[in-house]
Amino acid sequence: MIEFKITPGGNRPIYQQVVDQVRAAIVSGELSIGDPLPSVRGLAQQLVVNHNTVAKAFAELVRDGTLESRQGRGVFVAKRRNVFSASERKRRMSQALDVFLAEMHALDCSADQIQEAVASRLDQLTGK
Amino acid sequence: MIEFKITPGGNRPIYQQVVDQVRAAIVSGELSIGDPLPSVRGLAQQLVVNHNTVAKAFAELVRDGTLESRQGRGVFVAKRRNVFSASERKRRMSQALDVFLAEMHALDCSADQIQEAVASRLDQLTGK
Amino acid sequence: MIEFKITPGGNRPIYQQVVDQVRAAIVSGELSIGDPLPSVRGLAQQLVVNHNTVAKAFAELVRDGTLESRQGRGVFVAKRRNVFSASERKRRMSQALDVFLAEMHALDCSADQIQEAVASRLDQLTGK
Amino acid sequence: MIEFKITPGGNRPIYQQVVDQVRAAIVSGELSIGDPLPSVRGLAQQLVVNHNTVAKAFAELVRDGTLESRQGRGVFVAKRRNVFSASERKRRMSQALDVFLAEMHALDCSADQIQEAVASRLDQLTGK
DNA sequence: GTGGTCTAGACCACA
DNA sequence: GTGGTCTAGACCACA
Repeated sequence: MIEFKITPGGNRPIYQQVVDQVRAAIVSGELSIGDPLPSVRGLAQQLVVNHNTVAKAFAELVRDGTLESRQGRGVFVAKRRNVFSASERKRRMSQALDVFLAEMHALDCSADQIQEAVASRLDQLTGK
Repeated sequence: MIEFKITPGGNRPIYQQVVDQVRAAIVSGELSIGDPLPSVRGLAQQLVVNHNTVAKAFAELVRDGTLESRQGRGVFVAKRRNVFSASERKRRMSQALDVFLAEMHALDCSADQIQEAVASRLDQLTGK
Repeated sequence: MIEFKITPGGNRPIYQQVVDQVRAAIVSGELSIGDPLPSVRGLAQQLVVNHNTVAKAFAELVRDGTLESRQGRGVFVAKRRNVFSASERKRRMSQALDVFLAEMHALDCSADQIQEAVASRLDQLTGK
Repeated sequence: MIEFKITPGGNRPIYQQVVDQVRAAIVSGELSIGDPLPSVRGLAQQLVVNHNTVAKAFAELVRDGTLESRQGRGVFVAKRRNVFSASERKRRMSQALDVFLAEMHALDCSADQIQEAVASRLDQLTGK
């Protein structure tokens, strides 16, 4: 079962943190197609957040095709399907990359430091 | 002169998009230390946004040490200086990293694809 | 609850006066870590200023690490942390000092009077 | 003759920096009653600023009674006279003090550090 | 209910 | 001409 961890003080909205973690868990293989997610109310209780917040996170993931909700049974990891056209995906990747690199540069990170930081964070996520 | 471009419908606030683009222009070398930025009102008119929105973006960049405002003269690219403590810098790096990875995950990128994308974009920038 | 008071005609901007008073309330112990601040719109109404003005003050305090904003819940006094580098801290200290001394000089205070005033106010605060 | 020094990049308006320095020079004894100031145009040229800026600084000091302008002869340090009532002066001193202490506290300065900083800056000014 | 963003438009300070 | 502040008011995101 995924371990969710929430930082309420941070800038990132709580529901977004949940979304992020579900996606990261899928990328890392911690969650596979067909796996069940914790119940909205159970997870809300565990994280000590409003259950609307968890519901919103799951709704977003259902909407974008990452999860699927089976009536009365719960929420599950859905089969992969492409949401964006190849060119749209490329455009979004490129934009995310530029914003990220500009921010890291503003924080005075060298190219090496940036690659190192990405690699180590990815290892942390997938190696878990 | 930098070419600014805004996507008003996006989920990234307009003023943030301006911040991103100023930083990106500095990374790419399009803007160098001492260079003037377009006037707040001029840029606002060009982007068809309110001048306050541009002012907010510039103010944020002044605060984080990227730009400096000279009274009655305009806004300029500041000399690089370290504004943040090591711990704050780490905090911001980690935040930028998490947002970036979440975005890439949402676009179905594997860890390898992410690292490859970062590396290739960095090569492109430093090789320029 | 803190009592805010604004002088709209003064040469110090309203939002700065709010910033000053939040900081002063923290120095005096009137506000402690974790305490909630009055709501942006509530405080704006009480001070008879626009809510944007209060929001701007709070945003500045969030940026410098004094406050933290929790999405949908309100604004709170943050845990103390070092946001600025040693050099930036020195810069800001020196700036604050110069403004203060200029103001005291304008009020015809001698060096002795200034030091005496600082010492006595500090005693008052720490002895409290 | 006073040595003026201007920091154009700083937040403090240039004309204010001139005002500050004249006042500091008077407090430190570097300038005494009846002493002449440099000519507006000469000083402007030396500082590489617009002469309106210097004129504005001198005008403010004349207005508040610090300097006096003698037609066709130049600007001189005026005899001391009280501009504010005692209670008004006290109120302004107290407010400047509170703003200063709150800022220094926000920068994580202890009472000792604050007193030390004030003392050393005053020594620097008067000991010159 | 809470803060965040944005607009249109005014007025001010500075050079 | 340049940026900075402020208002009135709208609309959105989050919990």
